[in-house]
Amino acid sequence: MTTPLYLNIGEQLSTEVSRMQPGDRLPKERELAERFAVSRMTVRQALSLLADQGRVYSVRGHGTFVAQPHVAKDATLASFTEDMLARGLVPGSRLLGAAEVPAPAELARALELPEGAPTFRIERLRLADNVPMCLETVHLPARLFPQLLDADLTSSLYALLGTRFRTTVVRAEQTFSAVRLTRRQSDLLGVPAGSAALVMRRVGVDTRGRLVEHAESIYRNDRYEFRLGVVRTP
Amino acid sequence: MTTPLYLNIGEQLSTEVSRMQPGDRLPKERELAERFAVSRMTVRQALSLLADQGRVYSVRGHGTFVAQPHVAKDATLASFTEDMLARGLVPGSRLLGAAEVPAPAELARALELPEGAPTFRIERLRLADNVPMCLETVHLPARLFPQLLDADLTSSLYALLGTRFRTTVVRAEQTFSAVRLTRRQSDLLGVPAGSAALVMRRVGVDTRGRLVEHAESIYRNDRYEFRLGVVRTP
DNA sequence: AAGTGGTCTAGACCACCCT
DNA sequence: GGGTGGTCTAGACCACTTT
Repeated sequence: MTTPLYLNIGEQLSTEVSRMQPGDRLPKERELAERFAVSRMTVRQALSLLADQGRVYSVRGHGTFVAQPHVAKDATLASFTEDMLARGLVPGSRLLGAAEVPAPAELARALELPEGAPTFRIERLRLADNVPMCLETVHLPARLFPQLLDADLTSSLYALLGTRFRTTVVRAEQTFSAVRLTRRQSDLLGVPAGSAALVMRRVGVDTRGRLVEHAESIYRNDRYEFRLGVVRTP
Repeated sequence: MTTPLYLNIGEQLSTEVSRMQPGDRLPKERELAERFAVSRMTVRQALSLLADQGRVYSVRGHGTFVAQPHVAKDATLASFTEDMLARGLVPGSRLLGAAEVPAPAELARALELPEGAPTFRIERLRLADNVPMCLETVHLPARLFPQLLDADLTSSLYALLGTRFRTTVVRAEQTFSAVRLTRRQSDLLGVPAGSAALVMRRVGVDTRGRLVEHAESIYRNDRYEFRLGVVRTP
């Protein structure tokens, strides 16, 4: 038994379902069990694969049916560079400032550092197709990334962390809120003063579970919205 | 058998797990089966509830363990009512308006309806601990929910759809952006005119894959932020 | 009343991890 | 080799929907 039966049956049902119309009824579970020469429990395991993907749904006492097709991608962690490429835009960067600064209280709490611990602060104007898209301020613990500021900071920071420090941000906690732009911010972004903007804050965690990055990104509201597919867990 | 055994057992295991430490090992499946006086398959069904929530994980040939808390689970679909309860706040509602209206172009596109198709439009001021939290405008296809407007619209709409129309929103596509509030909006929310606010738009899909709901929620920026754990998919 | 999916049993063997 | 979770069987009854 190298590959489980229910996976094989699930695949066969999958191609079968893809040739059917939304709303069509699938054969009864007892019929499928007979056809594949397995027990009904195994058929149900295969069907639950499709149900979990939202391809089919069951109605008690009625049958199992092909669902309307949908597209709901889960949110996946992406750098600005990756996000823009996925949207078909050319990412760019203008470095506004880079310095070593002591961690202020709120940042220290977010990264679980002692207050005042040395961090690198990198502020960049991020561009998409050469037009300002967001204003990004990243803080990283200085101890983890020696000589970081000597590198080229105008391209992807995530790529730099990977190649030079062998560190990958594998998960993150993000929050979204809104803000009214200050005069400086609206000038940099090229939007009217006092505009509303979307703020994303992110704390990134690497494979070892270390908090390696705090980022605050202020997005132009007229060029960006954040998309997210969500599912209900019962 | 009013409520399935595995749900009961799942709840008992849930409280048990909440009192354990991450990494702790759960009793063996065969032990749990004996303790609850059920078959092992039923125990596995209960455990899979917790595994789906990311609360526990299993290692073949080793055991089942308590997972690290908050380890980047994607956001789960929640109604306003559920969201507030999860944040420890008491949800409430003030009905601002409910009517049958023809779908405007943008809404029709989002719900894949013909333009001008009849929809129910429900506008509510949502409260948390009796203080305004967000301004919510929901549209639903009238054809799917006959006589919806006769019901009590001040409590959870999701609960109403479940009990009265046997429909559950199981997936949704959400977008987040920012907006400056109009005078009417800021008055209703009780914040200064011209404040920035977080806007969430959602298209909800039921088990059959039907688009059943379009919601636009405008959240007070001083009381709400949206949190999201994301993981990097390799 | 008949038929469907939902739950449950009491076993069995397999694949993998440990010592 | 012994123990764990993963898969699978051949039934059974229950809850619900439709005829």
